[in-house]
Amino acid sequence: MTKITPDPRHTLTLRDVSEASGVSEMTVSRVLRNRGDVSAPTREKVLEAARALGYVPNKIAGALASQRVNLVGVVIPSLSNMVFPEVMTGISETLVGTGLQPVVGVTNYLPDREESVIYEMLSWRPSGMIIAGLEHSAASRAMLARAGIPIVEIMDIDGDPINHAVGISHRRAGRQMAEAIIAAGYRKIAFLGTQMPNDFRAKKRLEGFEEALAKAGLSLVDREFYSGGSALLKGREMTAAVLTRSPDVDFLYYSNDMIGAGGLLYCLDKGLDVPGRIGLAGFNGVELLDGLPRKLATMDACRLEIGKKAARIIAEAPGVAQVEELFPTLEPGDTIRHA
Amino acid sequence: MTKITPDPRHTLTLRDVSEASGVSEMTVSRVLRNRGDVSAPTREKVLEAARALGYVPNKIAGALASQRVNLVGVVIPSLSNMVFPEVMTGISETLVGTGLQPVVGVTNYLPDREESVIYEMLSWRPSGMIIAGLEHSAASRAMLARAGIPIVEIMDIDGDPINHAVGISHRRAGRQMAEAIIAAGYRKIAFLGTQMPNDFRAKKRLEGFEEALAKAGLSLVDREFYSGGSALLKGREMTAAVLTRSPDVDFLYYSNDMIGAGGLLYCLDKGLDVPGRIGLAGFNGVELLDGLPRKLATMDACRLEIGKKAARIIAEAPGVAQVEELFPTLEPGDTIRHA
DNA sequence: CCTTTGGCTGTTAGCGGTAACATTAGCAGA
DNA sequence: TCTGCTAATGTTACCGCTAACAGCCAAAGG
Repeated sequence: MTKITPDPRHTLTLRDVSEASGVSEMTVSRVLRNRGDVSAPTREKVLEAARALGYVPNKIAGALASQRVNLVGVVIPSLSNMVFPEVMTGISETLVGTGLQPVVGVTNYLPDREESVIYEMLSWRPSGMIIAGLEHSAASRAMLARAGIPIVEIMDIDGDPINHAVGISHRRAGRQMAEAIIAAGYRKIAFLGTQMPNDFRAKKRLEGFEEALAKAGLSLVDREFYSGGSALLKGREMTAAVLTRSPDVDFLYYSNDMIGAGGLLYCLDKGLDVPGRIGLAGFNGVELLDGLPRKLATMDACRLEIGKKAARIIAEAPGVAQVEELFPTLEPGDTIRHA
Repeated sequence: MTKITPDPRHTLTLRDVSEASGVSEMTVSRVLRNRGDVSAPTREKVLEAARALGYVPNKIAGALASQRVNLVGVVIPSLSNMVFPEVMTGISETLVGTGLQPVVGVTNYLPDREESVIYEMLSWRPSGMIIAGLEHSAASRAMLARAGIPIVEIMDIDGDPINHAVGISHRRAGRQMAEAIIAAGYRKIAFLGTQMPNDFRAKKRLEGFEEALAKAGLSLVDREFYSGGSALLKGREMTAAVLTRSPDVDFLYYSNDMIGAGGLLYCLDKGLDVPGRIGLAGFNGVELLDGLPRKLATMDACRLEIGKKAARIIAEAPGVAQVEELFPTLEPGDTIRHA
């Protein structure tokens, strides 16, 4: 038996529940958080009152009082390229059950935006931060470093982490792909990628790639960049441009699977012999590729695993900084000829 | 000239900045929020001290004191299907400059999960909520209804909104597509879609679709469902299954573009005459389609616009509930023959 | 019978800010 | 010179909750 709902305009507080159930606010608080000893009958009474009133606790007040916030900030550059959603999945899966909750911020690859997203998030005093990449503005690094919470930089490990890091070496990934391509006998190799000065990971892959080419006495015969628009379509267009400009290329290395898929569709349309006359490879290992007429060569970026490990680090809050390197596997698919 | 950084382990408060700059906490607060009159020299002194210390305000305390939270909760079923990222884009774009910030929660089409995401979000007392769909558990509806903040249900308008709604009529969308297909002369029509009991919008499209078929004296000759996995690949497999089982179908209506794209690739692989022998259509208008060898017929879901309008409603917090219906346009592409 | 113990509940004092009001100083106009 | 105003700053009282500690009472032990 609880009071009738009072003024429905007034937002409920612990006091309302406490009055409705005839115990102190503290006891209500204890019941709702399952903390401390409360007798079964009291607990029931309180829960019933809370339910009847439709009470939703105010975490703002709770967080301020307890100095604990069950939030984990996740800062990523984009949601639309299939890679970060999977990282998020890994994070969420691991966080479920820890009482922690991810909060996402998107930077669109803009350092300024990243800085303000970080600032905004830190101002909510989260329990930890997961942030893509190792390159941040000095101010961003400083904020993160002195926030006094675990910081996990993900995706990349080629650089100097603030605290923890989980990712792969993009430099090495580029190198490995180049080696595989060269081993397969391709020699006239072109690169097709995004025109994003702040996609450091793509840049590192390209660096590693060129490094390995150089070691074999080769260099890129052509390169093409794009920005914005439908990646699949851009892949087609860029491929057309390269093939027109450099008709003798025999391999196209794409900075991501989506444009690679567009390129593959284009080559097939044109009736080119893939992988005989020309080979292709992308990067990421997005599941989209499974549905293509031919399986594009790629390298998975360990996205799910990265998300899981990063979340685990936050949840366990280890004292010492740790760097976890994951090793992507090369999936040759059907677009690199067998050596 | 400001004091040297004090104990770096101690998290900074207004008091630290106030001491460092020799003014009261209140003045610091005013400076940092750009509110009230503060003389230029004082402002400078404070900003300098705050910067030097690396002070990040505690929004938890601020929110509690001011009873204002600049957060907008956004509850969506999934991030991985290309549709919600675009809605998010619309929301973010509109919110930038209003001082409001979106916070995303993902439900994976699970009502229980939705309920807990809503509860969790409301406990942070956001300024508004944007939530996909009109179907929610009774508890969810109750929580939202009595939260005392603007609630905008998006994507769909076929139902009974809690408060505001912005979206399209999926029933009508299904109907329109069916009418176009029938008008083009197709008669043996099959449906291919997701096996998600909680994807109410896909369900409504199918209902509208069948309704229009019935009006023309037709009914689906086959249907096929899937769940999980690569949508593109599933589209292929389902299409293969349907074509094997019902060799005489002349149209395939897919519940989303991704499986439609898979189906299209399959048909082209098999050398089927599209759209002569067989027509295809999807739903959403994802930009991915632009890169396909042939343009799949589809209907855009007005995703960007929905995001923008929803955000605008929250930002302007109108007194009266409003329902905004948007009207998707049918894009016949190259996979419906011209009547 | 009186203490001790431990289970249960209440009281007090903030958490770090901000609204609202109070105060001060400086200056124009009477 | 004094009043009245305004601009700039300070003071006070919370916001809604929880940590820490303080009571209280029944059962257990001596």
